[in-house]
Amino acid sequence: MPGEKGAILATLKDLSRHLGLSVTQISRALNGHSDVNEATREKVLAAARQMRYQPNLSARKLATGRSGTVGLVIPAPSHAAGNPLFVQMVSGLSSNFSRLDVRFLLHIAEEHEDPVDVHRKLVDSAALDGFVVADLHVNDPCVQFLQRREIPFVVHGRTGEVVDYPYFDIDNYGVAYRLTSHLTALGHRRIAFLNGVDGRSYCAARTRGYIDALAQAGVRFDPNLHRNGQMRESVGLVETIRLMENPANRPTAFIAGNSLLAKGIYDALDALSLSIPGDVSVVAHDDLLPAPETAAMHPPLTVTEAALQDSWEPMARLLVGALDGQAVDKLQIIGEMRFVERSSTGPVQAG
Amino acid sequence: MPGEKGAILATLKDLSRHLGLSVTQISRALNGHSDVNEATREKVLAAARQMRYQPNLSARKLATGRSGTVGLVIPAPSHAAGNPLFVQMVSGLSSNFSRLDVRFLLHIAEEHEDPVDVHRKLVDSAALDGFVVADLHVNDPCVQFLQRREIPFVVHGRTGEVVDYPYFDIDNYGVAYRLTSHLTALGHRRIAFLNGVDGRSYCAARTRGYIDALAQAGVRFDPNLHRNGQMRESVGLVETIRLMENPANRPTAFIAGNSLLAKGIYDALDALSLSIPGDVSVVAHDDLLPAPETAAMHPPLTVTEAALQDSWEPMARLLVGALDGQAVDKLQIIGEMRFVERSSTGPVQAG
DNA sequence: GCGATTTTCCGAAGCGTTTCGGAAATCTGC
DNA sequence: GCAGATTTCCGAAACGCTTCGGAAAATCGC
Repeated sequence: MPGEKGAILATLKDLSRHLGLSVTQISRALNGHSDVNEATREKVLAAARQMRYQPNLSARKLATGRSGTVGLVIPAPSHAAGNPLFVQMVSGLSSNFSRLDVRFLLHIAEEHEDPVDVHRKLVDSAALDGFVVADLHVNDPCVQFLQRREIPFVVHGRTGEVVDYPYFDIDNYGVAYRLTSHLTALGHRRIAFLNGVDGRSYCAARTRGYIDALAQAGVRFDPNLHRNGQMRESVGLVETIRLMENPANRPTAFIAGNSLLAKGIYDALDALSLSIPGDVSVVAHDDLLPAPETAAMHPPLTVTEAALQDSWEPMARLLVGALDGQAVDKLQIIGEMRFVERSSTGPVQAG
Repeated sequence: MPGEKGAILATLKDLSRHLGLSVTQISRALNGHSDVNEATREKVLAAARQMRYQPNLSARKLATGRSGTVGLVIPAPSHAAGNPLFVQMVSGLSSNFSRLDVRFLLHIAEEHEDPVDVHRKLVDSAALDGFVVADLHVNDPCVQFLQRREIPFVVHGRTGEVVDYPYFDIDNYGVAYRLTSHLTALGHRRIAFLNGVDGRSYCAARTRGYIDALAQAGVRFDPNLHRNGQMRESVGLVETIRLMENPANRPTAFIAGNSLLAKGIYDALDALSLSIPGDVSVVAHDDLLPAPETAAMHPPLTVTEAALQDSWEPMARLLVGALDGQAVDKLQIIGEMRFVERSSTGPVQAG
């Protein structure tokens, strides 16, 4: 490995000396400026490759104000449960950013740290150019802070139907509306909704979709049938048991916020010896997580589906768009959602 | 929030103007140098706090050569399985580094990328000061590269018994030796070992411990009884079935590389209607993962235990030690291991 | 072949920090 | 009060990069 250990990193000055050109011109050649001769540009590029030149990002940051690094701040508790979504998100974002030649920094905030302070420190120390914000709250303080400081960011989800920042989101309102009206069309009136974590914005949007679809069918919203919680199998199981305990007001159909909740509902109904869709209909939104596969459940589950997996590429793209100063309205994407009717839904039973 | 939006970040020059001191002196006051009056130091610190001064890390990097950021490079496939260890490691490292005021950068390498190139690019672009290396191979090329370039790093595990770089490791040789000799002492001669991933250094160390302990008891090593593979429940199950299929050479005892493998062994023996420890003894090394709990298994599992959880704090500490230029021999830690005898082991059956 | 463009190049300044060498101020002991 | 030691401070340079304004060289029209 000749030259590997001693020859530290080549700088512009080295290239300049080597080629007999000014540092300025080298810089402009490398960065694709227009006022440099094609012949010399190629010479420069060749030399840069040969000398393994890598621009010093700290120096560039100092000169331009941009570090080429973005970050994601996650509060410690959220992944404590070994959340599989966490892994998927982090690796999806990391690889998509590196494909765009942007470094990705993950910061796990301690329990006691204020997330806003963490963001502040990260930008003030000139470490990060922009942020990904996930697991959005209804009035998210981090979003408010980043907006106030005019720091580029992209969110996964959004805090309302119409907002003025870049985001990638699925139509959560539409998801809930679609699933609910599928059930009302089958005659269901008592439709339980095991939604997501209270206070999250996707959850609030889905609540609105659910209520509107019910109203459309002339059904009054019954708060007792709407439950919030972690989207885990165990939660689906427990809440289903609870809801079925009350004979007076038993739901005839369930909507699950995701496939894990649906799995719990299936388990609970099985334990109660209730058949799907004979006794109870079940629908869910499916993020297409590796497991469970909703098509392979018994019976196959009727779902709206939108691959969570597909959101990381747009997320990365949107953030670099924001860094490049593109207009916000070009940086808002609503992911596609498909309704897939399978055999977990049927007309409501008489009685 | 007055002054939040307009007043961008305060610099040393701002403080200098504000206090009527030179930039030099401010810098030295903040960094705890000796040649600054206590009274003025306090004035400086107060002003810095009040103006929310945050040092510009890029500028500092340029001046000192250190960025205050370390990284971990993970090849994409390793976590694809939703590996729970991955989550634990990343969050453990991230929070421990941030506690030491060091930023932690996670880089997920693409399938096609050479891990060495990734490391090279990261240091040459002046992004990172040092690295954590995990999931170590026997002759790890990343370790070799980092050593050649004299870049600080700390590894989780080690490539041999005696090495000249910082590491945190458990005594893998000792673990295997202890478990094996516990079984030989009970009279077992045909002891199967479901080890870890082939080519990993912990795996090789355990193989040596196993072989030496066998030799000590006068037992010849039988390659057929030694299996490598992912440490997953399903692997434990499959390999156990395979090993028990051959009536001529059935093992009377099993050693599992971790608790997940042990779980698979339990399941397989149960399916084969074999009792533990009546028919077969089982021992394992337990990293004290959240699940499964080896004490709660039926029967409770005899293990060597060492909490993986406890390795991230030392890892972080060791790497900053290496960054600070501490001597390598002060930066090598072997984690404590406890032998816990429970009821999954018994004397070998006659016949 | 001469002035006017156009193309290609360069010097110098600046980003925010640290550090080297030395200067100014304060404190000794007498 | 004065030489010398000590404490406290400062100016300037440097890290590697980008960019502004202008200079040099090539090209053009005629």
